[in-house]
Amino acid sequence: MEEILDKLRQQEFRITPQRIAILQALLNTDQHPSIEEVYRQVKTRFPTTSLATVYKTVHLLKEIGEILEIGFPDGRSRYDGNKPYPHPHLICTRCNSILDPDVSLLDQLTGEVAKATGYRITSHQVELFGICPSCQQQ
Amino acid sequence: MEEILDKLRQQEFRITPQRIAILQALLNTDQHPSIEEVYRQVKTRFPTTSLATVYKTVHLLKEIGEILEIGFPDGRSRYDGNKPYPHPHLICTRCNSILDPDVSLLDQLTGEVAKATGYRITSHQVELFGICPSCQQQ
DNA sequence: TTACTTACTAATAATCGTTATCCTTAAAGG
DNA sequence: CCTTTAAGGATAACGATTATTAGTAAGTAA
Repeated sequence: MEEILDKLRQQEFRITPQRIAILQALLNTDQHPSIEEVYRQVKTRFPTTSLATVYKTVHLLKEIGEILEIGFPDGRSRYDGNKPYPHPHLICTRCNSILDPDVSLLDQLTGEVAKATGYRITSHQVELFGICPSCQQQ
Repeated sequence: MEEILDKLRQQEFRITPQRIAILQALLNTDQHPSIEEVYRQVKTRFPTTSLATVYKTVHLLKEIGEILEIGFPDGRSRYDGNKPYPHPHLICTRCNSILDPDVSLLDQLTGEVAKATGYRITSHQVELFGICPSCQQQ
């Protein structure tokens, strides 16, 4: 948290209560909140906060590489402030919960593709969909 | 092509010139066209075609499982009528070309995750981003 | 062929998530 | 404090998609 604030200061961005609140909403959860969810959370402490501010701040945090944007099938993006680098997600299509599984084979997989195609692979988006154990029981 | 038309007939959907043209636009290419690209192509033969018709038909074809929707980072979806099942894509971030690489490790990867988490994995979306050999030279 | 039923098309309005605009407010540095 | 200027709030605008509606044509049976 403090590191991110320093990074903002270094690049001459201002530290505002709204930005701190948005950052907290993104950092103090292991969920992957949407813009709307961040907005609702921030509004509990700053009721006059504008949705536009949330959009602008989240975009800024993404620009400086401190949060990761996750493209969701339903169109609206979700965000991860705790692991701001590309990593696989496991999404339950019933309850919409998101898990960050360990995937040891991923590096081998990208290596395999790079070798076969000659591409220089710079990033990835790996989303696995399924039913979580809890939803399977119901 | 004829199989897909039969499938439509069986489910009591009607075969119209517009639907045939949209299907052709999706099948007669190894690219992964967007709605807009399908629309432009269809309009060359049926100039009065409505964009809404393209949306509805593409959605219908997706519903019956005959084309695959690819969620793109920029928001707009692209479609694949030749491999209508989930498969990895390799996307050049410079020229936006899309390749369908062979990824032998994918089944192992999903198996690894299923075993570790208890999820029943039903689908996936694996997009690798990089620079293609041709763009690397420039 | 003809007529009938009803799904489909075209045109356009409406919606949704996101971005831009513009004026006001307040963070940062002297 | 005081000044400068980035940031916030409210809302209009935007682009992609979806819904609406009235007219048209695909399928089917006489």
